[in-house]
Parts: sequence; C-alpha cells; structure tokens
Amino acid sequence: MAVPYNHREIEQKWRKEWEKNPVNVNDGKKPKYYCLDMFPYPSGNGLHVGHWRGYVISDVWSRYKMLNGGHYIIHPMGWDAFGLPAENYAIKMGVHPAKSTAENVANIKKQINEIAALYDWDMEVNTTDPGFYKWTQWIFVKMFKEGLAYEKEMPINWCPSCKTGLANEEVVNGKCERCGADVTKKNLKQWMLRITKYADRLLADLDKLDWPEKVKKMQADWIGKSYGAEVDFKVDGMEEAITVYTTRPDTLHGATFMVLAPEHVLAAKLSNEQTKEAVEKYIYDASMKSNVDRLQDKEKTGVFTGSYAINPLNGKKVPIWLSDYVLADYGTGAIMCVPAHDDRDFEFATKFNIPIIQVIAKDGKEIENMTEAYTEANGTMINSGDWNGMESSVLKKEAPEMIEKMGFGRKTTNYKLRDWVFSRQRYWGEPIPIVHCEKCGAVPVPEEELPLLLPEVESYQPTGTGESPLADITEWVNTTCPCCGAPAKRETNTMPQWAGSSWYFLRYVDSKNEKELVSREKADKYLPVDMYIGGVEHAVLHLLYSRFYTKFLYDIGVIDFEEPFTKLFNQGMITGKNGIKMSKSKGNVVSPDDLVRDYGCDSLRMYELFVGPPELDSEWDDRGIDGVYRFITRFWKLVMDNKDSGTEATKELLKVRNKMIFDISQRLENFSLNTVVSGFMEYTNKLTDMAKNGGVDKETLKIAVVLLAPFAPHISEELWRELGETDSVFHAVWPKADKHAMADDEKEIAVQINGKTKAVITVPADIDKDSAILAGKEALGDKLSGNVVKEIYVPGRIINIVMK
RNA sequence: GCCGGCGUGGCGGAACUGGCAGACGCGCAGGACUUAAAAUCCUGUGGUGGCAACAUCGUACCGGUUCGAUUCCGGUCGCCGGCACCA
Repeated sequence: MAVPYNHREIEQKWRKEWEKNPVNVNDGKKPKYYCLDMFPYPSGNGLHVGHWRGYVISDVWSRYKMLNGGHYIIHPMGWDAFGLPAENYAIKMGVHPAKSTAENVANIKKQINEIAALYDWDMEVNTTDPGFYKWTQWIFVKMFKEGLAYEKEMPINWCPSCKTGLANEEVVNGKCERCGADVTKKNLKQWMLRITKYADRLLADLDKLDWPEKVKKMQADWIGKSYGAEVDFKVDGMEEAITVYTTRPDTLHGATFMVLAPEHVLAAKLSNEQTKEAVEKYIYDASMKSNVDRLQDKEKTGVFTGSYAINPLNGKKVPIWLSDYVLADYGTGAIMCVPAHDDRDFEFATKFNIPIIQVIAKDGKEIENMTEAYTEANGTMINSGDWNGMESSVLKKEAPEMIEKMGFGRKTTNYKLRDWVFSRQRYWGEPIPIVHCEKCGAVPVPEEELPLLLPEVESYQPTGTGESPLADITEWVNTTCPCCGAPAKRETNTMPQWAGSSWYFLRYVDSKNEKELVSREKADKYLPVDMYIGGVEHAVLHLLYSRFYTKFLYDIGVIDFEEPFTKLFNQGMITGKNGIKMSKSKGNVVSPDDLVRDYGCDSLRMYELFVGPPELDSEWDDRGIDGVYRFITRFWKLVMDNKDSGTEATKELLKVRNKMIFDISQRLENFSLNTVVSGFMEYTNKLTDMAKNGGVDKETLKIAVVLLAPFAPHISEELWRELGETDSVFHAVWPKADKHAMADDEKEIAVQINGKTKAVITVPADIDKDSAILAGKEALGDKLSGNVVKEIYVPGRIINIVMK
C-alpha cells in the first residue's frame, strides 16, 4: 500500500532539518549570486497572498541559481521600519512606534518563515536600528561635506494630512503619494539633496541595466533631459535682462511676448503705476494656489506687467506678462512665447489678443486664419529675416550655436529632475545630524559621535506647524557647536523613509560591521545585487534614489560599482475580486496562513505562480489551488509508485525526460513561471500515463524531482531521499537537456488546402519536401481537386497546397 | 493631451521567430467506486448546424499584406499604468 502524501508531516520534518543543516552555505569557493527582495515595512496587517508571490518568485529564482551554477545564494531580508506608515500605525494604535514596529517585525517574520525561503537571518537589517542608521546619517554627513546636502528656504510640497514636506517624487497628480490628500505649498527651510548633479549619469547609465524597458523609460522621462538654448532679452528702459530657456530657438523671430512665472525675481519689479496693483494681486493669488488648483485650472490666466523686452534677434519690442503656467523651478522661470508654434502660447495669445506671427511654413504656405498652433519643426522658415528659406528641423539644431556666436545666448540642456526635498517634519525617522550654530552656521555632527540617537519623546504626534516634534525636547535640541563650542541648536527635522532604503542592500553583506558601512573586501566580493525583485510602484522613487546613493558612495570610494541592481524584475500585484487592491478596509484580504495549513507550503508556492504571468497583476481565487494540490499529490504518487520498479530507460522515456528538462529550464530562464507549473502538470500526466503502460525509470524520476525542487522544496527533498539519495536535493546539479535524445523520429504535420487544415499525417522527421508533399496529397484524396498553384512545406509543421 | 502596455471559451490563462487557436488548470456535465457522501479515477466541455463523420464561424472592431495572421501594417473602440502647462 502506497504511503499517502501528508504535507504537514513532510514540511515540518524538512523545515527542522534545514534549520539544523542549512543547504545554502558559503564555502568561500562557490560563485555568489545576490538575489534581493524589496524589503517590507513591518505593517500591522501582516502578509497577504500578494506579498507572498514576490517572495516565492525570488526564492524560486534563488534556489534555481543554487542548483544551476552551484551558487552561494545571498538572499537576505530586513525591515524598512522608519517612516510614515509605521508612525501613523503607532499613532492609531496609541503605542510608541518602536514598540509596534518590534511587534510587527516579529509577526511578519513568523509569516515569512512559512514560505520556506532561503533567507539568511544572520544578515537581517532594520533601518531603525541605531547600528544601521548610524550609517544612514554618516552618508548624509558625507554628502554635506561634498556639497550635495544643502539648506534652502523655498515653497515645498506640503501634505496637510501627513503634516510634512514631500519630495517631488512623492506628489502624484497633485496628491500625496501616501495618503492621497491634496498637496499644498509651504515656505519652509528644508534640507535638500543635490540629486540633479547626478542627472546625466543617472540617465546615461540606464543603458547598462538589464531592467524592464518600461522602468528605464519612466526613469528617463522623470529625469527629462532636453536640449535647447538660453536667450537673453533686455528689458526696455531697464538695466535688467531676462534669460529664457527654449528648445525651439529656430522660432525666435516668432516670439511676440514673454511670460515670467509669478515667483520670478523680477516679477514685481517690472510693474508700473498702472499695473502695480494687478501684478501684486496676481503674484499673491498664485502663491496661495495648491498644486491641485494649479493643475485643475483649464483656462490660462495672466497679467501684463507694463514692461517690454527687446527680441535680441530682430530688435522688436515684446510685452512681458506673468502667468502661472510658467513654472518657477524649471529652466529659468521665464519663457519666450511663440504663439504660432506652441499650443500653450497660442491659447494665451488668443485670450489676450497678442499678435501671432507664423515663422515656419506648413506645406510650403502661410496658414490663413490660424485656429491652432503648428507645432512641428518641419517646414521652411518665413518671416524670419536672415533665416528665411532655411529648414526648421535643421535650424532647430544649429540655432543654439548661432545664438551663442551672436552673443545673446548659449547652448544649454535642461532637466525635469529637481533636487530632493529631504527633511520631514515627523518624529519616526533618522535625526538629521546637523547642529546650527550662530557663528559657524550648519555644522555636521562629528562622524565619531554617530549615531545621533532619536530621543525618546512624550508626544511624537506631528505638530503641523512645519516643525518636527523633536523641536519640543529642549534638552536634546540645545547643544554646543562641534566647531566652536558655543551654544547651538540641533536640527530637528528627520529624514524621509527613503534614506534607509536607498542603501540597505549594501549593508546586508556586512550587517554587523561597526567600523564601516560595509567593508571594501566584502563589497567587492558580494556586491552588487544580481537580481532585484519587487513591485513596479518603486520605478522612480526608491530605484532612482538607490542609484543616486550608489553613485555617490562610488564617488567617495566606499564601493567600486556604480549601479546597485544589475537585473530587475517587477512582479505584478495580486488583487482581490474585480482587480480591487487587497486592503483591510475593503475586507478582501486573503491570508496565506489558512492555505498553508490546508494545502501546505509547497502547494501554495506553486499556486502563487500558477495564477498568472508573474509580471502581470492577477486576481486571486482560492478555488484554483485545488488543481495544484491535486498535481502535487499525483506527482507524489508517480514517484512513490515507481521508485522501485526497476524499469529501464527506453528511448521514449529518454525523449520525454530530455524534453521535460528543456521545457522547464527554458521557461524558467524566461521567467515564465506560470507555464513552468503547467509544464510540470503536463509531464507528470504524461509520465503517469507511461508508468501505467510499461513503467518509468528511476533516473527520470530523480530528474523530475530536481527540476521541481526550487518550486516545491519540501516534497522534492522528501522524494529525493525516497529515491535513495542521502544528501540534500539542493546539492544536486541542474540537469542539461540532451537535444539529440529529445529529437522526434516522427512528426505530426497538418495538411492544409489554402491555409485550412484538412488532414493530419505522421511522417518521418527528416522527410524531404517532395515526399512530404506527396504524402500530404495522398492524405487529402478527393479533396484535392482543381489546379495546384503552389505547394508549401514547413519542415515538421505544415504542408499547404494552394489551389485555384 | 502625450508616452507605454493590454484586449483570446463560463473563469485564470497557453501558443517559440507568421505555421493545426484554446496547452495546463478551475468550473460545469456525465460515468466508475461507495448503502450514501467526500476523496479519487475515467470521459466530455468555444459558438452554430448535424445522430454522426463532418461543415461552418471564431483571438475587441474595421480594413490591408501573405499560400497562411492571436502574431506584421493602417484605422476605430475599450481597459490598465506612467507623465501631465517641462517652454
């Protein structure tokens, strides 16, 4: 009587055994493979089946790399525990974030262990651990010393609900990325990181990365490099000149007005007695508008300053306006307006009756009654003095240098990327290690005094005033200047959640080092990350920041590589019914715990993959797991019933065996994990069938078990031992397909008339065209009537007879 | 508005590089086993017509290229994601 499959017993048994004798050991000789998950923030809700999927994918990949290539796998896990979600949770529950974080970590760790992944908990990091954030602060100090961290008073994105400033990347459609509240502007003195200094490198190095094209494009668009020229316009009757940035210097003759952002330094100065009141009101109103209001304004608004500028190319006077459709922090905050060839300028000019001069001919002609701007850089220049007759597409490229030679401008590039607002007015984050001294200004805390500990505080609730709760702790705030010793005050803002997550992957490989962020020796040996797996929601935020940090640490010699993540895989989200995101408030969260209990870890792992292509979102449906469980049970029976049969490997068995190796390996390499699972089902069905009709040899069973091991580790380990092995299945070698053995002697091919299949015949695989067609025609019989026009034979696939 | 991606049975999905559309699984229907049920096993399962062999239509929609199109090209519609006055 065969032993029935008992997942509970088997899984417990091997879990214990692997804990005692880990299968993933660094012997110093094996090549390393670093497979990383995006580390979670320890939410109080625990894991749902969606989190599971990402971790299953990375574990399957890790175990595959261990078997195929004999790698030592670096597969760590840690906690992104600082930041708003953790703090908000703590406030809601009325406990200190340190306490709730510790509890949540313990709970989630327990759940993660149910996945039976290869995580090496010796490497564990936690961003809130002083031994970790010491180095988060150290990086900040280094950046400060290199001039990359600076303070600036400016209107920043302010989330009135989170009560903190936000980086540009954290504002989505004018709303807070975290809570969805409308983001407003607030004037605050902020710490900024000069990420823009790295814009060119961040853009150029995208080429080196084996990342999804979509993510690379999103980053490139976010960096937003453009080429053009700066042109200086003198203000008529004033000393000042206004510099504009344009990507269309070819249209300079068509510039009939200028617009400055209301925040432009000259905005107020340009008004005269008649316009003063209106100008000041416009500037004031603009400052009161939130991001959302500004985005929602459909119609352009603006005010004429009363001043004129001189178009340097033709000496014409053009009026200077103010309008909030010009952004203060892009380019120079001022633009030249060519209404004939720009949609926004056209709209503005039409509304305020400003002349429109066409300078590029459309279809060789000037447009009569222009109703919309002609925005193509395609046509002959007209109304453009010396430039008449030139091709606009050519002039567009040449104009910046021509302008430079004429002495009123220069060739320039511009970026959409802005410097990173790095201060948060919240409690639960790394204190920014800076002391403000009246005499010495901002002075960094000496490196040997790091970590600067986050002090205990009575109330960690956000104040909402633009000050951090830390500001209330006078005994902490008041200190002495590290530079001159005079009384001084500590910086009270904290760092954003991204600070720790921008570099945590470096720390894993040397997580207990007290002297260095990471030893150079270990960094050289174990870094960078070979495969990074996580959700696409971090396509710009976290991934861009991490690349920036890595480049900085490279520049100061901490590490010797410039890109942190060689390969990236974005897994899709698991949603509830109808594609609704799983959340506690929607009540559609599926917990993996019950499924593990009822079906076992192995079945759940495989079902997580079977629900759909790993890169796409999938709706969760519990019912499907039965199919995977049935497969596992069938596989168990197949091996148990045939392990001692003594069947010899026939040619047919060798063929199936090698095809199985080939198919599974190829699908795995392509990350088509859902079809790997269906492949296992197919081959199991096939082998079960063969077992009934003659038997299956032991070697084929062994190979099937090795192939299955990354997916269903427990049952594979158990069956591996049942097949007589004494060492772990994870120390086996991934089999290679013998192409010769898997070749078919005969092929089934379809016989078509005019592309429609009329018969299927079996022919020798190496049949020549003439014989194949002859055989095909024979099979068609009387269906073959009329004139044969053409005969097509695709070897091994199809015969098509074209008739009239 | 701009830039990506997608659209295949009742459902999740498969189809390498243009070559038998619907693998695999869920669900459903019928059968075997059982006193009965569960579990398991077997059979069937895109639509329409037909007892059947078979015929015919069918990969969002319209058209094109091709001996042959889910796949390539042009257009339309719908859904999802990113960006959004970036001069």
